[in-house]
Amino acid sequence: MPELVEVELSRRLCIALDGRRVQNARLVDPHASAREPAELAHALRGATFASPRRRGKLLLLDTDQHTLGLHFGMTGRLVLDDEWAIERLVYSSQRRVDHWIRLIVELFDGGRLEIHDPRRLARVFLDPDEDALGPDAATLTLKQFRSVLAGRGRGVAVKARLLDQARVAGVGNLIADEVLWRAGIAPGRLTTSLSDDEVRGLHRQLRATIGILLRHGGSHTGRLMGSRLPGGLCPFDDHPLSVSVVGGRTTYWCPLHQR
DNA sequence: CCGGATGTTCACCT
DNA sequence: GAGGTGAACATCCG
Repeated sequence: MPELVEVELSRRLCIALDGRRVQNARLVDPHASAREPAELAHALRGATFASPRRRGKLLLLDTDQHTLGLHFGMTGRLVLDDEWAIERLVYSSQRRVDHWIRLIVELFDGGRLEIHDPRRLARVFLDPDEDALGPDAATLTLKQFRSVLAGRGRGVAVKARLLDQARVAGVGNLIADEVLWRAGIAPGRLTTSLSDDEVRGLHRQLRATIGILLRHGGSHTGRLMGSRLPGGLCPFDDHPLSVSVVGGRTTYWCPLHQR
């Protein structure tokens, strides 16, 4: 589950983990972690979970011993006690297939935490380096946002900067397009070219959009989402959307109202 | 069959 | 050194 919104929904589900104790941790797919399965199991056995945290797209499950870091890649999903953190994940599969389970954490009370991931892009960390990530996009202040955009030289495409997890954590491709669309800013605009009003507007839309997507239940619930296909029209003014690559990702935007 | 996909990383250019 | 590009990862889906 890709972006901040899905990870936050997963975090909320994991509040139910608080106070529960690990019986065993099975890294079913060793490929999912740089750690050895035995090392992971040893670090987690007997540990008691505390309140779950999140930074950007990284879910942080603290225990009284180590912190279990979960990153879901593009298609990973969290399942706790047979409850799926998110019901629908675009670009992933809705099916449940046993061999897509990459990690199983069994609890003494009979519950279990699982990571399901068809594409094997999800990653499991032990005591991850949280500070490699920028401040979380959901709680980013205007002051922090200004420094996210700040930079020397010519500047970079504003969308590329929004996607730079080391500068601001949590914004993925869908959220980036949705926010820029709502803010009326073209994705390729250089960071150095943004006026103060535009910076303020973009910051406001970033915070507001994340709140809306959270309430609606996912990154795919934005107003632009339905038009992200060839021939799509801007839901705002019905102008044909442009499709380009910005920051290495497919980008849908309205050349009429995004300037 | 082919191309593309809510992500990250790395090699290789400019 | 900063940015950009493309490939790789592995698999599903239209």
